Amino acid sequence: MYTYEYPRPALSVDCVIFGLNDDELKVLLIERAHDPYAGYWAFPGGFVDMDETTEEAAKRELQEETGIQNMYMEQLYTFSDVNRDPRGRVVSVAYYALVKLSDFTNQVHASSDAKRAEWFQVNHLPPLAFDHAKIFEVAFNRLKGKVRYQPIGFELLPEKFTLSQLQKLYELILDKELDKRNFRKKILSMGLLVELPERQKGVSHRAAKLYKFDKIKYKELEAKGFSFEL
Amino acid sequence: MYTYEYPRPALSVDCVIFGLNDDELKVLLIERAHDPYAGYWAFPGGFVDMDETTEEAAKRELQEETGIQNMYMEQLYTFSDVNRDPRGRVVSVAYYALVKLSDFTNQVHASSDAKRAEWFQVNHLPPLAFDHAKIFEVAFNRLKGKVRYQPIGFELLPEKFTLSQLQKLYELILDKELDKRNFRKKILSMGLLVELPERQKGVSHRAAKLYKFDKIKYKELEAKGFSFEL
DNA sequence: TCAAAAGTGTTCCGAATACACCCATGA
DNA sequence: TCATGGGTGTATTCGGAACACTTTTGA
Repeated sequence: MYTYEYPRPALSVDCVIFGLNDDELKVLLIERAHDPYAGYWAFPGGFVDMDETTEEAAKRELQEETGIQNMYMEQLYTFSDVNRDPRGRVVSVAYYALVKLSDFTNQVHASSDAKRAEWFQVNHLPPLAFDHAKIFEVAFNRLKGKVRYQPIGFELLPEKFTLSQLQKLYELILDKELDKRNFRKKILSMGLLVELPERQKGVSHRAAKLYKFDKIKYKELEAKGFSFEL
Repeated sequence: MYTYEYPRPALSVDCVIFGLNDDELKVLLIERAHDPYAGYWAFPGGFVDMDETTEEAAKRELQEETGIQNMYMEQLYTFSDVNRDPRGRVVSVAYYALVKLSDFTNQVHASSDAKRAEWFQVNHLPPLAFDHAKIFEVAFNRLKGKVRYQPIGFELLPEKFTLSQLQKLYELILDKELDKRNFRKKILSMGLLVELPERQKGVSHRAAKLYKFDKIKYKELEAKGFSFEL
C-alpha cells in the first residue's frame, strides 16, 4: 500500500497502433474480457510504473500485449476528463505508433492474458471502451496532418516497396486520389528514394521497380533545412 | 492521507505563456523562493486536483499565480522523465498559452504567494528550474510551427492592430524578415482582416490603418476546407 | 524640412496541375 | 490475346519572390 498527503489520479498510457494491410489502413484493438466495458474493444495500454517514462510504459505494454517491438512511436495527447474511467480518476497519456504490418504474421497473437487482439480497418471500428473513440479521432487526425510534412508514411510500408504502394498509402491516409505522374515526379525529385536492383515478383502484370527510403539522406537534408512536403 | 494499492506519480501542470511587448516576444516566469531550485525561475504551474482536467488545472494555476484569464491555451506535451523533479516522481502536462499583453499592466503582479513574476524575452531567459528549459524549447518550436498554418498569432496582438505590427510579430516568431508588399498582399488576400474606420494615433509619421481579425469568417472558411497558411 | 514608417504593382520564375498512351507480364 | 498495373513528358496555370518609390505625419 502506498499513501500520499494529497490524492493522486492514476496514470496510464494507451497506444493507437496503425498498420497497413494490402489496401487497408488498420488499427490494433484488444477485446476487453471484464467490466467495465466487457466485450468492448480498446487500445492496448496500462498503468505507468514508477521507474519508467510514459513512453517506456507505452512500449512495454505494447510488447507485453502484442509482441510488437521497435516501431515508430510518438506522443499524441493526454486525456484527463474526470469521468473518463468509471473505476476512478485515471489520466491517460496516449501514443500513436506506426508498424510495418508485413513484419508480423497477419494475426498478432495476444499475449499471456488470453486477451483477443485484432486489426480493424480504420473506418469500420467496433464500439470502443472509455473515451477511446475520441482518442482514435485525435490520432487519425494527427496522422493525416503529419504524413504530409514528415516522411513517416514509410514506417507503414515494408523495407522495399513500389511507387504504387507508396501512392496508395498516401491516398488512403489523405483520403483523396493523387495523379500518378505528378506523384512520382515529386517524390523522386526529393532524392530520398533509392532504386533497388530488384523488381516485384509473381505479379500478373509488368513487375514494378522496388525502392527503399533513404533515412540517412533524409537526416542530412533535414539538418540543412530541407523540408519534406507532399 | 490517501492510500493506493500501487504507487502513483504525482501529476502537475506547467504553463508556458507567451506575450508580445512592443517588439519583443516574451514568456512569463516565476522566481522560486524555496528549494529545490531556490532562486531559479520556472513556468507557473502546480498539482492537478481530483475534480479538474489538466487544462482546468492549468487555467486555475495561471489565474491564481498571475491573475491572467481567458487566454488562448493548448496542450503542449507531457513530460515524464523519472528524475525530472528531485522531490520525487512528478509527471507534468505542459500547456502553452498566448496572451494579449496589452490587456495587462506591464508587470503581472504575482499573487498571494509573494512570488515574483516577470516577463522575459524569449532569447534571454535566466536559468530555469527542473526540465523547464526543455519545456520551453518544445513550446517555442510548437509556436513556430503552428503560427504558420493556424491564425493564432492574433492572440498575441491587441484587438486592433496595424499590418506592420502583424508582420513584425511573424518576423519575431519565425525569426526571418518578410517582404512588406508580399506579406500584405497575402494576408489581405485571405479576406480574414477587417479594415477599421480608424487609424493609429500619436505617431510621428503617417498613421497606419487599423485592422481586426475576423474570427467568425475564419471559422466559416475553415469549415469549407480553407486552410490558413503563411 | 527632415525623419520615419505607411502604402502601393509589376515582372519573373518555379512548382503544381492536368492530361493519354505504350509497355511488360502472367494467366 | 487479354487483363492488369507499370512507366513516361509536356503545356498551362498559379502562386511565391524580388524589387523602389511616393505619401503622410509629427517633431
